[in-house]
Amino acid sequence: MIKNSEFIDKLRSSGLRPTKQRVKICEVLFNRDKTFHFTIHDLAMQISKQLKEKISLATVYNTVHAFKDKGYLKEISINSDKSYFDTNISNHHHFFDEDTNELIDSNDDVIEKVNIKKNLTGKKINSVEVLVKVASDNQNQN
Amino acid sequence: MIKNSEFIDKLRSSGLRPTKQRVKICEVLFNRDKTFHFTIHDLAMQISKQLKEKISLATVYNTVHAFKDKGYLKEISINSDKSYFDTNISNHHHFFDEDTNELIDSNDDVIEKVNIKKNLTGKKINSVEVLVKVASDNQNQN
DNA sequence: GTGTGTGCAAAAGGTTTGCAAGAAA
DNA sequence: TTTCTTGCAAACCTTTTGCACACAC
Repeated sequence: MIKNSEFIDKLRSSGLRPTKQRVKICEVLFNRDKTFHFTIHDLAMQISKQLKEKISLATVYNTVHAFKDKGYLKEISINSDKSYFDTNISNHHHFFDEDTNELIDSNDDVIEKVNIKKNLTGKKINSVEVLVKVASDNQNQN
Repeated sequence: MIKNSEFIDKLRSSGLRPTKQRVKICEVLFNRDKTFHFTIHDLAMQISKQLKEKISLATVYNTVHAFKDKGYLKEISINSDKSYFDTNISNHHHFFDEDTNELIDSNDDVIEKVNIKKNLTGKKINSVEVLVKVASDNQNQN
């Protein structure tokens, strides 16, 4: 259980004012045992459930993007329906279960490190993402 | 240069009526030397440029999705801004240039085959996608 | 007090849908 | 003539923006 004072310090140290809303969003996002994969909509729902208090959607968007820019969250490309975010900011890959729309973290034990032999000239690699899409064995997929 | 009669056969054989619009979209998509990466918006623009004739946006959406379902196109996950499609339906990976928003095909010579050591139980792997995001070396990235 | 952040509603951008008219079988 | 397809506009959903008010410093 992380204390709110820690969130406040963290926010302040990265130049974000520790507002009530931002601290609450920290609580929802980071007071967890497991990695949290979410869409903005998911997060807004969790907030209103856990906190019985509404934070404006615009603020949730602002905050999530601020957290992403500061490196507290990672954005994941799955499809173009919505943006998915991940509280696990370490280098890792994902399984995406197309039956349940569930995103599952993976690590080097399961998906081997990807070897990029050649890069485009004059460019630096910002990220390497592996996404493994899976579905039930006995079901049609498109 | 692929003949229109081939497109007509292809469409018919997959249960799609070879309408004027679908054949024209085939021409724009598949009469190319190189793989074509596009968004629906790109495609609509190309159509109106190449054909001097407008096909309704709804029809372009319908057709692209029909072609994807039939396996003539692949959808690529880059970000949630828009959907990207690829006329290269073989197994391959991508570089995404964040400076230019350009998508570049890659192959096993450049990005090594990814080894998935363990899969989720009861699931089959539908796809393995590697996306390498790059940007200029001398530029800020978020 | 000054500057930043919040909240609301409105706008924007991409995508889907409903339905009448048109084309293919 | 029956069924599928098109085209238009409206609807939809996620995300962004403008602006007045509130809060952090």
